Amino acid sequence: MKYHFNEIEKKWQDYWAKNQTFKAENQSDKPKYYVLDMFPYPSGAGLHVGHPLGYIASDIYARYKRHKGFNVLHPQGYDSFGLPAEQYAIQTGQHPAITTEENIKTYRRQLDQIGFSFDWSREVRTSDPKYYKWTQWIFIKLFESYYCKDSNQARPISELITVFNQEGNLRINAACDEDVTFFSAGEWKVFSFKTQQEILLKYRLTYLAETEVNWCPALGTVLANDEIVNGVSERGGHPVVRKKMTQWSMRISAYAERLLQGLETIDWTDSLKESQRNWIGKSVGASVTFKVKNHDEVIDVFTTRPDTIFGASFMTLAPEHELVSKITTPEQKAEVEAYIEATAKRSERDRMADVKTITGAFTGAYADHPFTKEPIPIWIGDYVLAGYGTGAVMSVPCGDQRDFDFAKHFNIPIPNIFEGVDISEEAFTDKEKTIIANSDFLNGLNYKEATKKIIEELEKIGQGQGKTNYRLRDAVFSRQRYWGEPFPVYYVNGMPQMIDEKYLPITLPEVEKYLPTETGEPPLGNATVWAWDAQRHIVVNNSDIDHKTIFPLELNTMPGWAGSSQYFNRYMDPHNDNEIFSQEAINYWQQVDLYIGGSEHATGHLLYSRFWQKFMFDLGLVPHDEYAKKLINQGMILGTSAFVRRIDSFMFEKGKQGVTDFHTGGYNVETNILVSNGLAQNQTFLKDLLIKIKPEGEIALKAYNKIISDIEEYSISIRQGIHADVSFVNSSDELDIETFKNWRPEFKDAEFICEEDGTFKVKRDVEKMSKSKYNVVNPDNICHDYGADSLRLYEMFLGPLEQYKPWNTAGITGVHSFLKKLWKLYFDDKGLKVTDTKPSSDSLKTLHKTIKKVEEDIENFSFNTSVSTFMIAVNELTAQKCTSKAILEPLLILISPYAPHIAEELWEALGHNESISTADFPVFDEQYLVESTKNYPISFNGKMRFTLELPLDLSKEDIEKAVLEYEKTQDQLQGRTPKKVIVVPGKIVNIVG
RNA sequence: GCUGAAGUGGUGGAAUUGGUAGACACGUUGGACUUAAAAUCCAAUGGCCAUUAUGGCCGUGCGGGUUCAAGUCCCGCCUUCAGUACCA
Repeated sequence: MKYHFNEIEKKWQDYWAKNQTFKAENQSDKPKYYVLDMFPYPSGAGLHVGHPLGYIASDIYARYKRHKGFNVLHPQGYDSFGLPAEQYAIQTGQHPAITTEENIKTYRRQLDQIGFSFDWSREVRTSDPKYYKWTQWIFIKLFESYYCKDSNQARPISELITVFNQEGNLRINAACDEDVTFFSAGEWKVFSFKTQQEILLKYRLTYLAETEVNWCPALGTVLANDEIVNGVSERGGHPVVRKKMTQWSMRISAYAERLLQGLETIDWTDSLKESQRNWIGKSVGASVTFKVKNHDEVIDVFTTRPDTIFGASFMTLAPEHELVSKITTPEQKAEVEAYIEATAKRSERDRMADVKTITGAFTGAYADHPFTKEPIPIWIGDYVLAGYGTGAVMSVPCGDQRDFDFAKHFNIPIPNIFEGVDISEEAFTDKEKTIIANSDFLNGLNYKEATKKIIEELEKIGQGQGKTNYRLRDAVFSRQRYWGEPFPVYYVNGMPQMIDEKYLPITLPEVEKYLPTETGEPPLGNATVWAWDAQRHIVVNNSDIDHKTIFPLELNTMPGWAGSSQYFNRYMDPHNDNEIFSQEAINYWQQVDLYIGGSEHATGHLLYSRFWQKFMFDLGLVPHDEYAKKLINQGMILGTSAFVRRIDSFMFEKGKQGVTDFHTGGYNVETNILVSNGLAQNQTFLKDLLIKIKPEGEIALKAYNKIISDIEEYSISIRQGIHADVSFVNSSDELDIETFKNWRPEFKDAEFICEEDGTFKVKRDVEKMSKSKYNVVNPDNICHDYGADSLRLYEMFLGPLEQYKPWNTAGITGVHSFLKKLWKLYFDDKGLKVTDTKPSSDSLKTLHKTIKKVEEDIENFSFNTSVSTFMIAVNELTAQKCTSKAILEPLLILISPYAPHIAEELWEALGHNESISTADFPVFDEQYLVESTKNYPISFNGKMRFTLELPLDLSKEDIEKAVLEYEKTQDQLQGRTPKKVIVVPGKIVNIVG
């Protein structure tokens, strides 16, 4: 019998589906274990071989835990709201729901063929109204809560209202907007309803506020900070500008400290925790109030070095700071305004790219130093960011390099307040070595003492206090998109009202067009049925709006991370229409035991979901305020792109770095000449070509003339080239020119310059796997050619799980032939070979060695090495001609998490009626590994000289004696007399000469 | 700049607490089988030297150190990758 993997895999996938083999129950005598994957966004491109890496790892672990006697929850679903489906809808008019449904079908087929042990009965989709009902529900709960800093938790907003009625907000210690002003109970009571609502919004955990947001004109929507990379949008790379807009926000900043503290309690990777710590950006220091001379205004600053306050020789405000226009003197007005205008023109990106140039302007105003009462000039400068702290700093040039550079540039005095330190060249920033001088009552104190003292003094005069600042900003929660969760919100007199949770979900309305309206409203502005009847509690036609009983509904939708912030809990009870999940379910499953997913979500999903979990914990809905005990980041599988080198530019370089005649440059040429990669690296060839091709344009011609006059001195290169589909290239990097021409007709008449042997070679490079780079390897093909078990084994074999690694299909033959060898251990031409014969001690040793190693490997998530262990085991058992069922049966259980299909098939062949997944993991027994004698490697002065086989039960003294005896007879010590024999029982014997 | 991870054959990568470095696989070379190819099987494969076998020397980014013994521990560098960045 032969190993027909395609038939076998189909058979068992059908069997698992039909018998619901992996359905998890919410109660069991067994201990529970929850293995979670980050659910995928179902894109139109389908899966490539990189996607399932994490799913294979989690599947191995889930299957292993089942063998180990756990009741395992291993669900899967889809993060099915998102921009690509919407953009496709804009182009084609196809409803995103239809596209999404189709994509999900493809994903499901592709996932199924890899043989995952998901419990599909618990599938969730974020775009399903039955699911997003609960996303909306949490939103309402957030709206109805504020953050109490005294009890350090979210509390109902009704408690806040009670206090306002009793005593106003003077003593309230809650997370709120900075512009909240104090009021008494009496004042509160006479406020209009609208004013009261406006005040409450400043406390709610989700609130509507006019904030400066990141607006992306190309995408037509706002973006959260984590959706922006290097000043452009993460998706599409479009420019982002700052804009003031009224938006929903989440008061995640209230949870900053708990999000930071919680990291200590969870087993996530250090690098990921570090990313989150940086993102939260806690800094401890003080806020100091400076009075502006001849004005009523004050400037608050935040500093981490209040101890250096006597070194403050100027202040710097961000150009956007609101006080700038108020305090600028008439003489300085022109200069300041010109500067503000100049900085406003610079985009975020320019500002980031150019951090060296020092710019600024003097406002003409002065502040009072709180202690010396000296006048301190107030400057503006764009090195101070409006978005961090208060947008103002006290500048201490001797203690901060940026202040130092600024002071040097504008000739501002740099007083030295450090003892025994030279600050003529650069600022002194070492806190630990700081001894304060020239600072009145701080003289002689170190950093810690001085900080403590100065804060006390600041508090005495009422001009400052200790303060902790966080970089973490509140997260903007509105998106001007169609394909997302609608808000359960309608507006009365412009004030947001929540729809009662009884009437959820508020489902997404149909629209004609998925683009924003002509007046710039979000796409939901196109909906005709999108108004709230507050009496009948239904969504009705917009034209009925009367602002008395029928009101407009919110037009924004929620961002992508809304749906993914609570899905892990919903899996516990996914079909519950009455509650987000039952207490019974959450108390049984508790939290995720193992979460596997990519590290790219470090400051997005993985932070927001922790925030929601903490909020739900405060509401008493969940038993833990961290939802995932352990998290592993799988690395990415990269593709190997193929580049056809085209002559489209010449880059040239002369001399070496550090040498004065270093000269480098380049210019573009428009040609349709494609050259084989070997030639593209051949200097003689490139130089000949360069001489032949004269560029157009004055500057390029100048460069051309310069280098041909001295061409031998230059090294020439050309750009990477254009992507070719990797399927047009064979294993020796040779391009099939005809196929390539048919694929890209613009190269039909191109000149292809081949190598001497007539071949045309491409350049290879490792990149992220992507459709646009034509380097995608489709798992469908791999499953067809080698089978899902080969794919699973190979993805694990490729290298450590966390690591980034390139895919190379060629290597898959190794694991594939392992499976064939495994099959041959059970079957030959005549049929089943397995018998009930007594196993040999060699085979028992092989088996138990394998059990031990595989168990350790899985527990440590080093799946790559256990694949090697299997290969060794099968090779050894084949060599031992092992046919014993007592060996071959447990072996299958070991392999089953990795290669479940072949394991099921062979398990059935051994006469089992039940799925192998119900079998217990074999128990390791040390007795089979114990030997009667052991080889003691013996080293002499550290060098291994010989080995001595001795019985195991010898004492240390016996071994020493034996070694000395042996040494006498063998003359291994080359005539020297040993001084000392070192014996480490069971390990190694050393002889010191 | 800061933070984190890493550096081992032609390649992906193994190596428990410091204990015979290079497991396993790919690739390459040679051989068997075959009309041939595929498939399969066998052998060799870190470098250098030696060979009649046994052998010898060097080798885990670089330079030191600790140790009977270092890929592993310590000190000082270099390089690469990732994240982050005028954060006061």
